Amino acid sequence: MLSERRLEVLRAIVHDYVGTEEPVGSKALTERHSLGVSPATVRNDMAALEEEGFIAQPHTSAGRIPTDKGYRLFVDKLAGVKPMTAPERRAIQNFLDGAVDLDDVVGRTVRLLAQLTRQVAVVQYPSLTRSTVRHVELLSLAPARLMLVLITDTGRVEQRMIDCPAPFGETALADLRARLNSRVAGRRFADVPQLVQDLPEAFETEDRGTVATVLSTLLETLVEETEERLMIGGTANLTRFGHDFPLTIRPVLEALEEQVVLLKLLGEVQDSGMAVRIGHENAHEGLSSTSVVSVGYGSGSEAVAKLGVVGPTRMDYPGTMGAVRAVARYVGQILAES
Amino acid sequence: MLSERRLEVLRAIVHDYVGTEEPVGSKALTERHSLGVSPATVRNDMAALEEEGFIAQPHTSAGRIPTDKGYRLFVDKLAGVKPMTAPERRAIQNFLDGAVDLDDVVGRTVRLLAQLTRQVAVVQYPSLTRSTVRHVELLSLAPARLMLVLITDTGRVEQRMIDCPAPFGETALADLRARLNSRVAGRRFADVPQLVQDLPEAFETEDRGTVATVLSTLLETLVEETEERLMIGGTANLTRFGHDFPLTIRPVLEALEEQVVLLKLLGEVQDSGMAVRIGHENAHEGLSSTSVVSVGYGSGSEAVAKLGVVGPTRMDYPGTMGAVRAVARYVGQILAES
DNA sequence: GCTGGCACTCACCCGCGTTGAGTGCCAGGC
DNA sequence: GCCTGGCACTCAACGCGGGTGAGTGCCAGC
Repeated sequence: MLSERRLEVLRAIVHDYVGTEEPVGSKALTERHSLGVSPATVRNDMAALEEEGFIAQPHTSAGRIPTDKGYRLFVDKLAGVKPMTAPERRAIQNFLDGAVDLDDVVGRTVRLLAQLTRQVAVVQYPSLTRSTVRHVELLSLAPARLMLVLITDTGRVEQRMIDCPAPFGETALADLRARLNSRVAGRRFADVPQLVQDLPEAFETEDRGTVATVLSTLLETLVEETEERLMIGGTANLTRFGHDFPLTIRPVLEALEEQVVLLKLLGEVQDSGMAVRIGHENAHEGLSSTSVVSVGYGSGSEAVAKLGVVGPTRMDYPGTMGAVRAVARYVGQILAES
Repeated sequence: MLSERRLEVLRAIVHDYVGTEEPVGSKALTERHSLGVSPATVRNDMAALEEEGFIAQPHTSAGRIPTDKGYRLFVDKLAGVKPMTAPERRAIQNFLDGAVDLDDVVGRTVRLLAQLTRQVAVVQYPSLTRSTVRHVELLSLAPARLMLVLITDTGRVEQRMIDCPAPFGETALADLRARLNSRVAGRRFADVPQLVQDLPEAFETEDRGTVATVLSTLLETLVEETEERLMIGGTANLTRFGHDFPLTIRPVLEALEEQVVLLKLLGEVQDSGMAVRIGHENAHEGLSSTSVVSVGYGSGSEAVAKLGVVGPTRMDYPGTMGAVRAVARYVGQILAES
């Protein structure tokens, strides 16, 4: 096991490297941190840390930089989450409070996260799977053409066109609308299928085909929209990434454009806790020199979606985690209020 | 005025520079293009072109590169629009045909444009200003709380919460809904204000407050949503921008995140024609080394929104213009069909 | 187990001469 | 009058070589 001091040395290395972006050597370390020992001793500790794979040298006779494994240890054991200061918290709240609708909430959240962490921010729209139905509306656009509008408690609206197998009267439509809403309003999406299962039976034979079509469109919408939308921002922060640009930045930009990849990234978060994926821990190859800090957020006690940031493995973990957690908390509040 | 041959020299310079990204000299020019004259003559022509400000040298004793003014002349006089090949056109159509809803259409268009031009693509959602109302729906969520849903002929849906000044009965609601729709359905957004102006008068005194609130919310939505949404993609292509990365790419990424800036960029397009803004012609400072090629598209003969690409001033103008025009045409078709 | 000392390594910087693409100018030819 | 070949000049880019300094590993001594 590593002695207390060696852990302290690792912490110091991570701290300095994150600040300077340059390999840190034994002498500089002892000068900036009062470790109480000489550079020679630190050198021995470094050799041990390197042996265990927590740090590495870019080339002989250079300082050390933390490895992914080193960052992992740092995040797990050595660093806490740095809470936001009171003024910062007020600023967050003020900024988010001005939002007028769901798009605006998500948009502001992305900008806020990007600004606070100076990294790339990713925010998932509140999920349909976990939310409840606020209202289902059916509109008749033409004799055999309906529009289905679905409104969720998170303020999201989805619409679908429906071509009916047979003309559908206004009376039947009003009836269907009323029955649908009385069954599903306020219920969770996951529960909807069985709640509407026997609905066609209540209608005349000639209308059953249309009712069934409407229901299957509704259920389809639930499934399809489980692939969530998301918003990203702060990509300009990628330019502060490192020195060897094109090679580093390109795969990251590419990965960021693939929704699927991003959703997977966020998706690995546990329900409540915060997740930090460091370097190669990310499945996607292009993100092997980035870390992802993500967390769930929601209007109630349960998470309805996730948000997070993507940055270089060399990032300020405590600060980033603090910002991500704080933003998630306030977004949750905003959603609960509206 | 510039002689025919000098224009030919400029065309050759633009062509070669776009291909190689390196300043082009007199000797190389005569070798690659059969101009029928010697390098010395070309040098004289180059001196003249430089005198007029169409080309410049990065430093003494280097080749020439086109200036913004040079590109402008090239685009206006020397280059046509390169039409897509038949297989390309088929590919475009196939790719766009698979779209299931509006978001999907826009998303596919962005990806397609980015891929075809290998540049950053920007697509504006079909505008509300020019579209017509398909349907307005009012839902009662609570005794004094309504939801307004607006559906456009381009398939876009906007919703707003409304807190009523007084409780509003179901009968009055149905009445308002019917009257609203009979007046505005199928009409252009711009015409809506005067069409609903006298609507409160048809209601009982105690309901007029609510009706007025609903109407003002509706009109507000029209105005607010004139700031359109847009989607961008292909930012990874920025990495092929040039050599001196961070400085070039950063302001571009920043500009791309500001919707307002982008909308202005696209906004300057004339209704039907294609617009090319080169380098400093773009008002935004960060985009002074980029060119924007944009064009309007729409479901009918009229443009309802714009799309375009942002790339380095050193871009293949004929090819880019061809791709942009072709994509706009097919998107218009798709929208018209749905 | 910590420390100071010492030899060694190696990226980085700076100065220097070479190379070669490119230019401007000029005198001569069509 | 315009084009051409020739010539001297410029200057970024490249490669080379030595000096510098931060950093390392090892070892003997406290």
